Amino acid sequence: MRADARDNRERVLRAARAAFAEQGAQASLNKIAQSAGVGPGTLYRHFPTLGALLVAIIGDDVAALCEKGRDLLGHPSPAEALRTWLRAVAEHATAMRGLVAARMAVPPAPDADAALAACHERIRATGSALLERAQRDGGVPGDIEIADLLTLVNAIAWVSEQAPCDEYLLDRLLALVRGMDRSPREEKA
Amino acid sequence: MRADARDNRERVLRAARAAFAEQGAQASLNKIAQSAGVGPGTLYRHFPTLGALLVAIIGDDVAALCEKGRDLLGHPSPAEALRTWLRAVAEHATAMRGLVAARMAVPPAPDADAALAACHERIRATGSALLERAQRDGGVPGDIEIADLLTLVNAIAWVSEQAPCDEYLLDRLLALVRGMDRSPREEKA
DNA sequence: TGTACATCAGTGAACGCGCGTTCACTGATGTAC
DNA sequence: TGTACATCAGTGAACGCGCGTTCACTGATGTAC
Repeated sequence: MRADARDNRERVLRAARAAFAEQGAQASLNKIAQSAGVGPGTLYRHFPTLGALLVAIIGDDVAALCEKGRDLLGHPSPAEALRTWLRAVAEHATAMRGLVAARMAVPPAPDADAALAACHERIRATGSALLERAQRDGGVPGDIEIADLLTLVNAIAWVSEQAPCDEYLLDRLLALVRGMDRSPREEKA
Repeated sequence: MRADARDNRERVLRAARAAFAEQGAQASLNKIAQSAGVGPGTLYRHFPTLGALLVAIIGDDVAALCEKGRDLLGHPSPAEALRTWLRAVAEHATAMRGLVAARMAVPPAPDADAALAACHERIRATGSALLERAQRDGGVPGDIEIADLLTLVNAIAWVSEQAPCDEYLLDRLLALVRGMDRSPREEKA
């Protein structure tokens, strides 16, 4: 890829991040291009659809979350590790006015963007490892499935964005999830 | 109100219900007016804003939910009564592509529509009675607050709409909420 | 009951707006010699 | 190293679209006598 092309691509991504963070799905592609200092045609050359732009943004965050998840597999308390990681997932999902949560909440349709599906699968695999470890340890109920748990965490992230002035809402709602509160076993300890 | 005016108002409401059910927030007011068989001006005369239209639609459902809640106060199992009512709330909130969930999920801002705030308060009061009864009975943990519980139920309703093909998702997610699963006390019984 | 009239709801063409998207043209880049 | 040139990225005015909204006019309704 030509050097100026890569430059422009990255300036578009930065501008898009800022625009989505501020306005969510209402952000206009023309304005993103303008604030990146490129013409709309340039934006389209790099990202033919809104989805492609979003997935490019999400991709980096997903990599970071997966790395964090791998690190947490070494945490002494498996249940605590799972909680910490899911909270990080939730925080990431609130980053863009619920836009990320909406894309990542449920498994993508079969005809959806392959890159989005890959993001989803990487998160699922990381979460699965953390959940199974916590379940083997007994700190989290065994009937919980990772896909549902992630969907619920994204739902909570989305709704937290609806009331941005209540900064503790996210944590209070996470604590309402089975296995995410301090479990009985730990309370006794 | 003039007879023809009331007629038109109700036809607009019916058309809006159908349009929101099908397309959610993307529904166009012009098209709603058209499918109701009135001019756009007529729609605006009755409902100056999209919010006014939505609240008029929601209002009837809220009344029905509150009545159902009152009935459930006589249910022999307080915890079961709460679960049943919250499921009804969730089902109502999924009715219009997450549009209702988005409006009802969090307490309205102080400067919001008074009618919307009234809907919110009526739901909160009904839920509060059911929750407190279940907590006194011991079937539901005492640290749960009705506002958070309703917010969470709306979040779950919203996310269920994102995957309309998974018809059991709503129930699986509700079962992940503390106090919404069959509680330990009941399992022993 | 019949009629005249004031009131107010309904009409719908038209407006301005901002959006996503295109495409003929320009110009920068990197390569081959 | 220097230069000529093919490639391909960038430009941005312009397009069509559908939206929310308005408003001068029409006409139905219900009332007062």
